[in-house]
Amino acid sequence: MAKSASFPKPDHDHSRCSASALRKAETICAARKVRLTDIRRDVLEIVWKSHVPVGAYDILAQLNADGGRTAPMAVYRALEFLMENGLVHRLASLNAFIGCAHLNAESGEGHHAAQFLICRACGTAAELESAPLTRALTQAVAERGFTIDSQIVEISGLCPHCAAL
Amino acid sequence: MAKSASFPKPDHDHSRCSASALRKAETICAARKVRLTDIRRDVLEIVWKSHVPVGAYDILAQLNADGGRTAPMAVYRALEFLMENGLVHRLASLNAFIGCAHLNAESGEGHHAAQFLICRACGTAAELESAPLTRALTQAVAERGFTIDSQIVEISGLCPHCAAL
DNA sequence: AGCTATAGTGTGATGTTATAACATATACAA
DNA sequence: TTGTATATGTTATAACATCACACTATAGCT
Repeated sequence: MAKSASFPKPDHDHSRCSASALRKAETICAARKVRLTDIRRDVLEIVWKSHVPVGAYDILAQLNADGGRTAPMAVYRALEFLMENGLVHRLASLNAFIGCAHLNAESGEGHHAAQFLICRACGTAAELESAPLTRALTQAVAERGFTIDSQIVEISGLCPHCAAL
Repeated sequence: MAKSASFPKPDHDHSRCSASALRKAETICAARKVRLTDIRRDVLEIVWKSHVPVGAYDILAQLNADGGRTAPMAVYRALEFLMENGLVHRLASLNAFIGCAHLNAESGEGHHAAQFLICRACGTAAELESAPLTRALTQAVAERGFTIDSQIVEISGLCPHCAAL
């Protein structure tokens, strides 16, 4: 079992996060028999350049930094694919996207419920996986006779590192 | 104490909801010494026409239904005012707005934390006020050394009435 | 009443995010 | 190789939101 990840440290070796995520993505796509094409991989790499959520048009600009002519549609299609396959999440409060931190090559599941902490100072977003929170949420909803399809939980504030400054 | 409101019934007498909300809004604005101007009241009325969240440009269209020339900016300004004063909420997952169901004329507070249930079938959104959920959330966040500014909780699914069909 | 500071609104342009619709290309299996 | 499903290219447009600056109304003061 992965223990609950702590908030990403400002000085961690991010190349490892990124490389690991890309590797797992390959594995997952192979297992699911879906194609991680060039454009999809490029978008995924850009998303994984940091733990700060990135907008679709930022991704687009990075793709086109060399003078390319990729259109918005291509980016949105790639993001849709990546979300379907649980490789990225969309943050509704920011209209931005972030790599999924809970990649699990074994599990056949695609997108999973996620909760996020978003630092207003450094912009970093961390995926939260709190069983008690999920339980409380599930229960509160069930009590009202409501059936869950999907959930959005996005908490904005100060991360431990920025708070310490 | 208000007990937890149930999901709005499809056949309830909505004119009462609406009228009550408008009355409370008057009271709250008077208490806070802020001005519920014509345009702000008009927007609030439109928002309260139902329990289905409404987009800014829908509001605009309704304002201009008689041939008016109100601009988007005016609507966004009114919505900003109404949100600051806790009279409406914004649903990030829908880019839409809904009247606040927890108006409390006594409390001097403005916007408060809210959680929403959104029915994918009828579109109705209900404000949830679950103490256990809030506790679980606060605790999960605190454990990670994160300080909350604001939170978004939006749960999409089927409401009891639509599920029964 | 007249003055003034502040709050509110009008207006036009523009920025940002996302999708529709249809054409073309590529991968893979039969 | 030929058919089919998947993926991408391309153009236009929809949907959501804000900036900047001018003008107006209101409340509080003298």
